[in-house]
Amino acid sequence: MGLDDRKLAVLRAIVEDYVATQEPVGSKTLVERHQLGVSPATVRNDMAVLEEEGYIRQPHTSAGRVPTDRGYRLFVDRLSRVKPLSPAERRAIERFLVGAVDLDDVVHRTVRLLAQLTRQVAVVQYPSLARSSVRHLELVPISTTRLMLVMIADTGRVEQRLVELAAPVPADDVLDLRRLVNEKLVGSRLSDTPPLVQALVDESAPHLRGAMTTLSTVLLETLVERTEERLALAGTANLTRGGLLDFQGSLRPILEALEEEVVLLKLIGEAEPSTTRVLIGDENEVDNLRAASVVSTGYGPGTTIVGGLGVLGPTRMDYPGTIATVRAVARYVGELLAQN
Amino acid sequence: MGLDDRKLAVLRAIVEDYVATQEPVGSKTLVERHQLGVSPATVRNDMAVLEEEGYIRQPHTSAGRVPTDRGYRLFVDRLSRVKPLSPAERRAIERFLVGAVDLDDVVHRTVRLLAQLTRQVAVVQYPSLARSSVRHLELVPISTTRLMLVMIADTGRVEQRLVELAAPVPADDVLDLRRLVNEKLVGSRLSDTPPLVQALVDESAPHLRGAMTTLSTVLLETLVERTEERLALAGTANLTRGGLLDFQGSLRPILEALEEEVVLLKLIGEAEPSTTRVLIGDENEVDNLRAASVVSTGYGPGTTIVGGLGVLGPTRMDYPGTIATVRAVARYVGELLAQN
DNA sequence: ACTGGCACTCGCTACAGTCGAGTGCCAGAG
DNA sequence: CTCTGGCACTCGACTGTAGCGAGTGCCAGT
Repeated sequence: MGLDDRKLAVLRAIVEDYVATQEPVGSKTLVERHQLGVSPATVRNDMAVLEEEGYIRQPHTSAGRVPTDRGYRLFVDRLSRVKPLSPAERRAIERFLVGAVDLDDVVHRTVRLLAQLTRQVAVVQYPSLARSSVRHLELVPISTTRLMLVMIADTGRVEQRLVELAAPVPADDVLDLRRLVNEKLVGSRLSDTPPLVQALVDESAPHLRGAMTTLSTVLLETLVERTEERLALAGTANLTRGGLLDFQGSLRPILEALEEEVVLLKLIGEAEPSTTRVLIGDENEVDNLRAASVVSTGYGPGTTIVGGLGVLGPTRMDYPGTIATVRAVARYVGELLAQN
Repeated sequence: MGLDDRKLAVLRAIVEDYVATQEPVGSKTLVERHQLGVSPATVRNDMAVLEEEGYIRQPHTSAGRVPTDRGYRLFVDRLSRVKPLSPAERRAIERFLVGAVDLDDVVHRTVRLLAQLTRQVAVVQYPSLARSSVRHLELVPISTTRLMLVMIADTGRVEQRLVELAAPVPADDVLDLRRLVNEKLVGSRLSDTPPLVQALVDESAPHLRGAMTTLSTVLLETLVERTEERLALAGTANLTRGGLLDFQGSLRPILEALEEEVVLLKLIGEAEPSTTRVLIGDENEVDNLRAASVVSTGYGPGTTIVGGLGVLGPTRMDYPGTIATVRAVARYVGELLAQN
């Protein structure tokens, strides 16, 4: 029941043709377009086997074949050749990313770039707080009982949070608090901070104890528990590409899923180092995205991963090209971050 | 050629019916559903006049009537009665907005709330920098030649920017710089800062002059020129409501327009105090949004306006309800901001 | 000024017929 | 055993026709 080389070649041809033309592909057109060296009838037999094995299917009895999710999977795993980026794309990437002034700027440029290059919906996760470490903490007095806590992470992310104090705290004490939290926390990974924060409270002088306790609560909430991961999105208009044929006619579920940040983070954020993950149709746990595929990877300075990025499109997508682009963009962004 | 009361009543009935049913409305159904006190034939005559005047039109010869943009305009201006919010809506608003912890949080909650209540696409502009004043400026040394400039505005917005110095600056000097910019700039409107920033450079001690010059450039860029207005978006999935009938079958242009922040800011951000602006279809200058309507208003603590918010939907929308909701949400957000 | 009546328009649906791409199968050749 | 050419068959897409019905415009009458 194994698939010989020719059957695999047929599957590859079907996937490539279908992705290109968006139409079910028949045996005759297939032999015309690719040099398979055999007759349509032979191809038909191969197709029958491929269909039996669940790699392709017929939309209707008298129509051509269309790859199934399983077919795409096989294609991605074993049949697709890596498509090198065109020089034009390389140039586009570089041009797009130089001149970024700011982490926000980097993320926005990246997501737009990805959307533009892949002509799909792009998602970029901001560098994860959990994977960052503290570069600096700042306490800015807003009023006598209010402080603005600003945290700057080594990834360039800046988070702020209002701290509502129970009692007024004199300016000098604020300076002390500031010095203390910085001494203790700077340089440590955010995920490692909870014990440190606790120690801070325990060790602080009595007159600071109250303020420090409130502060520590906010610190823990902001930096650890509600470690709110942010992300940027672009290219939703690309969903309408290919008419309404993709996504079985309704963008509804897709758009809904795209608004659920949690869902997206799950898709994009679970990246393993240097792996590109491809989720095809059904493999996706999210019901709303059963008709979509996601190509994602991690990025970060050097070999560490601080966040994920990727694209989402119809299962009928150009996997080799998309994978290449996603990887390339992730690499460039990593380099950019490393420069900071 | 004036429209007497009955003709206006007919127009109102047409708009209300069409908005509710989404189908062209004919003379017979109209008299059945509304108590107009006249026969269908009479209504037909009135309709003919309304059509001649451009308030309604027939999709095809033998179909019912549909309001034109002009018809909606008249309806909004003169015919619609303000629809009071339901208690449920009131409660939803309050429940949604309490517990916001952060400006980001407020904006996100607001935009989701608006999308949910109006069942349309919601847009909320972050408090405009140009309309804010400086509450505090912070300089955080990142390396010997790099500073992170953090600005906190009175609206709660926090902006940061990397400052790349030409030469290393000792820690003491950073403190001096920090003190100087705060003394000079805190409390002033961002739009008024340019001369102040210039003065800062002129007045600074020689050994600070170089650093201050670079700093001032970044300040001007960040706070004035590239006064990057941000916004939040939600409810794009609502565009698919009403099948593909709205927006003449293609979401493409709408989605494209929604990705152009500049475009949205133009729509939402030009709010006059306490006015609710309604742009219907063609009245919109953006080509991509010719099939859409926008209801927007300004918000801010007290009577000042610091930003805009609104919703975007098909021209066939429930204007009275939408207007009421948009207004109510804006008012609540204003109150929330005033508490800070 | 309003109404009832009437002829007319035209989109929608259903139905029948044709076309053609594509299939499965089979017998024969290599 | 594998491949090929041939052939009958299927079935969706498209076309044309016909009937239906909602809705209109107009006109004559009250």
